[in-house]
Amino acid sequence: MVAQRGRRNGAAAKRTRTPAAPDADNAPTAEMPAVAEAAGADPEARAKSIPEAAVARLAVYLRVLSGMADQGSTTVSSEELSNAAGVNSAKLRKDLSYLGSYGTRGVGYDVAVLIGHIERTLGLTRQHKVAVVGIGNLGHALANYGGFPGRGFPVEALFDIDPDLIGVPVGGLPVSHIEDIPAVCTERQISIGVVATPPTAAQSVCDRLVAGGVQCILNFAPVVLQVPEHVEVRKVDLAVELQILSFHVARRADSEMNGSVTGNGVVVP
Amino acid sequence: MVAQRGRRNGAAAKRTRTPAAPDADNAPTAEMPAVAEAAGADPEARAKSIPEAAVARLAVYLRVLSGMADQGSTTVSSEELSNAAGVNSAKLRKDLSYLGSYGTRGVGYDVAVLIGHIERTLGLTRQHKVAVVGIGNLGHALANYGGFPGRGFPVEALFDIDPDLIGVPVGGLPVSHIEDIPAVCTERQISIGVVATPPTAAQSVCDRLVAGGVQCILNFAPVVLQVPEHVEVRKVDLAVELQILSFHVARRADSEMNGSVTGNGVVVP
DNA sequence: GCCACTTTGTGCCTGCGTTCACAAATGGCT
DNA sequence: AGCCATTTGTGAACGCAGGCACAAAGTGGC
Repeated sequence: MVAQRGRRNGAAAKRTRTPAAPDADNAPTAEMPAVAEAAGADPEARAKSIPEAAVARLAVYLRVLSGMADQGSTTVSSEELSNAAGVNSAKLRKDLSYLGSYGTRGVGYDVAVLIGHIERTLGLTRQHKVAVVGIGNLGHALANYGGFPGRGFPVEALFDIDPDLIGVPVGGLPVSHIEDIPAVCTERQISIGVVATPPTAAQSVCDRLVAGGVQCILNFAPVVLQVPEHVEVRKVDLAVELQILSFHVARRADSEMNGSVTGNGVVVP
Repeated sequence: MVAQRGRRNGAAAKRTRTPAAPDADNAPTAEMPAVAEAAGADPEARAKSIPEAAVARLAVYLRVLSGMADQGSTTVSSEELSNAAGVNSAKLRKDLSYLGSYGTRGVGYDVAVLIGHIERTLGLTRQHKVAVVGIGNLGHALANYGGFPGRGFPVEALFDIDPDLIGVPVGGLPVSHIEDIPAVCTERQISIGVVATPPTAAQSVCDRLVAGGVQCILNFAPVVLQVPEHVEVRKVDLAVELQILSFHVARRADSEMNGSVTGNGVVVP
């Protein structure tokens, strides 16, 4: 969705810093014959070759599996799981095969075991401290999310530029000034920065997060952030999402010029 | 990413309703030789063949272009625009070519003209009324977004299940009860529904939106929504985004087992 | 009016991701 | 113990999307 791309920088460009990319474009750019390596037994090395699209789905599988575990299921077949996750069963099996063969033929997958493997692969066994920058409507919502979606992503720092907000606790955590981002992030070992500022401030905030040693950035601001190569950026852009939907509405409306009724926004002939 | 897919339903499944998919999977499934058709002059027909990935980028180009227009630029080259949007210039030209040949060789693109064409293609010339369901932290933020990101997406209905919220104005609009979704959506000609409820409520809310004639759904709840075929779903999932980032952090940490310093969360040897 | 330069538009090639379909493996039943 | 039903894991084919590189087209200078 949250889809994005680009690692290798294009032709000529002054800045070498690279942008964020929507969906695919996975890691195995070079450095090793992905498949051959994946055939090895080392699960760590295997991780490198997992396509990003598959990683995104693994996260979904994980959630579905957690739900199933809560309901007492102990095993699932690829068919069940794929249905619940909304994907093709073959794709699901291939995705799972990236992390090794942890299923039992004729039976299915052990829910608990699978959860464990996915969590390990996604790096969810460690905690990833999160900082939220920009305590506006969205930032507020994020800060209050509490514990943050699921497990392992504690929000441990908040920043804003508004003097009236500095020191005010939001969701139990006091807001610090944007100036202090590098220091605070370094000190608290923040690894993920969430940018929820207005577009104009985003790049400078991003630079400070990078200076603070943050490794990944989740960007809600409608700008393409420029970051050094070792920093990963994911972008969530509401406007883009809406516009994509808009496109589909328009497309549909066009092909139904005959005034047939499929929903609101009908073409009245 | 943020990605979603799936139209054609898998093998055997009780419910025929299909899920949402993360990124690609574009329209030209069959029914016509895409390229040949695109060569035609009809801009409406052309729209069908635009790959979804390109649509997402068009939205980005549009924003960049708007910024340029505000700064007084009248023309841009594909090189400039692609840099600003963080993509390859060839890709940009190809994307733009989906909407026709509106550039001038040797010069570039006329900013205003291009904006116009992209807006038309994305269906931004009509207004798309939006309803937000679930006025919690996130829903609140969305409702207050005011005018909603950019142009053309007025929020015209709010829903929640909490009796204390019903009737209370949020962002200038009173909250209605979830029960009334179908009636209100039909009446106000809502075309886009935003689901910002807890996961458990999401599917039932979704069903009501569909009953209300909503054509597209933007889903923030961590569930795979089941919808009839004519409804388009896009999913924005914070947990998934974070987990993808987590994966990258972990991957990086693994490949730097030597304790080299690239950021926080360093491996202390 | 011609030439050289710039920039678009696109045909072609490459590579990744998705899907199909089947062989291998396992459990249960007789 | 052997057979059948079931389900995984994956080799191979397909198709879309990305990127290169060039021909076409238009501009500005001489």
